[in-house]
Amino acid sequence: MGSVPKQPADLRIGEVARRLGVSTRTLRYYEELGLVAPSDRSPGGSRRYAEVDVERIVHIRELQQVLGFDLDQIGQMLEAEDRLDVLRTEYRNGPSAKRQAAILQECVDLNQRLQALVGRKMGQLEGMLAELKAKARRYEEVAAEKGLDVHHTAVPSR
Amino acid sequence: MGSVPKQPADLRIGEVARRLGVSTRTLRYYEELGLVAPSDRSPGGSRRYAEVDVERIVHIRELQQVLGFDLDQIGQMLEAEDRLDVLRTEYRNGPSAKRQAAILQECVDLNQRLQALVGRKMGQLEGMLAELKAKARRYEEVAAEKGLDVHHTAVPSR
DNA sequence: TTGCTCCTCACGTCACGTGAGGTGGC
DNA sequence: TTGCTCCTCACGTCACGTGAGGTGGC
Repeated sequence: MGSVPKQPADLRIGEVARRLGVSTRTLRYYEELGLVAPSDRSPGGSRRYAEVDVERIVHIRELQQVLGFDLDQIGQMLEAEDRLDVLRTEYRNGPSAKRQAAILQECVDLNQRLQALVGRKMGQLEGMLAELKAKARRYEEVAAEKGLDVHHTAVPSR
Repeated sequence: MGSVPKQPADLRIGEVARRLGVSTRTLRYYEELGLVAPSDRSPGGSRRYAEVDVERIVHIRELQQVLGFDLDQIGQMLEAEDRLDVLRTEYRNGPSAKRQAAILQECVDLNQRLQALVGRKMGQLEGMLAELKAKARRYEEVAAEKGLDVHHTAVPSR
């Protein structure tokens, strides 16, 4: 009762790496830094990842690649989120209400900072897109002026 | 006649670094790699940047930080764009029409790849924003459930 | 002249890449 | 048993950070 159904931890490191487009070295490095460890190990010592582990790695990658945080900052974010997860499930013997509020506040603040950052990044991308389209128009002009014709491959909308 | 009005190159490296939020080391490193050199030097040997140089650095930073290219790839992109700039201004003794078309085609292709990449990145950011908002709602729930109240600072829209 | 900024090495660091040499598991 | 994948060092690399020691310019 109250126990979460355990996911099987049967994914090997190479499989996870391929799925996420990262190297096995990267996954071992994240583990070395304490960011994600596989949920299990085989008797022989090789890593066995569960889906939750994979999701955590995806999360790390998003924070790193899309938002540009370094691994130290990401570690701190994960810690805050982990503390909240503990808080959410731990009803008896939990921390004091004051401590709970502090943890929750930390997560809310983090969430708001991230939302603001994502908003700024989107603005930057919109600016770049506008620039690129302006350049594309200028390329057309040069082509017309020189009497050259260039081949336009369809630009995929996503 | 036909000469572009020369911009003054009077910005010192520290000033440029402060304006762009990079280190002077970064600017010297980009120069070492051949990505941007200051338009001029003082008699004593210290770097003097012009506005065009600053714009080029901004461009490099966007490609690197927003789109995630490494400096080698960025160097290749800048080369393609530089060749087009030469093509655009060089009317006599210019390359053959065939060569011109090839250069222009290269730039058009690059532009289209970049537009596609920006589109994908924007999609990723939208996904992250949706996730963050979902999380924020769950934080609200936990707060309500635990009878805690958290402080919401206004999230700046940009 | 004083103080700040600039200069060039050059070693350190972060986030991995890339083998070396050996053991594990369907 | 064979082949592929995994393991742990450990050195290399990219994009800078960070002084060391010295010269430049309003």
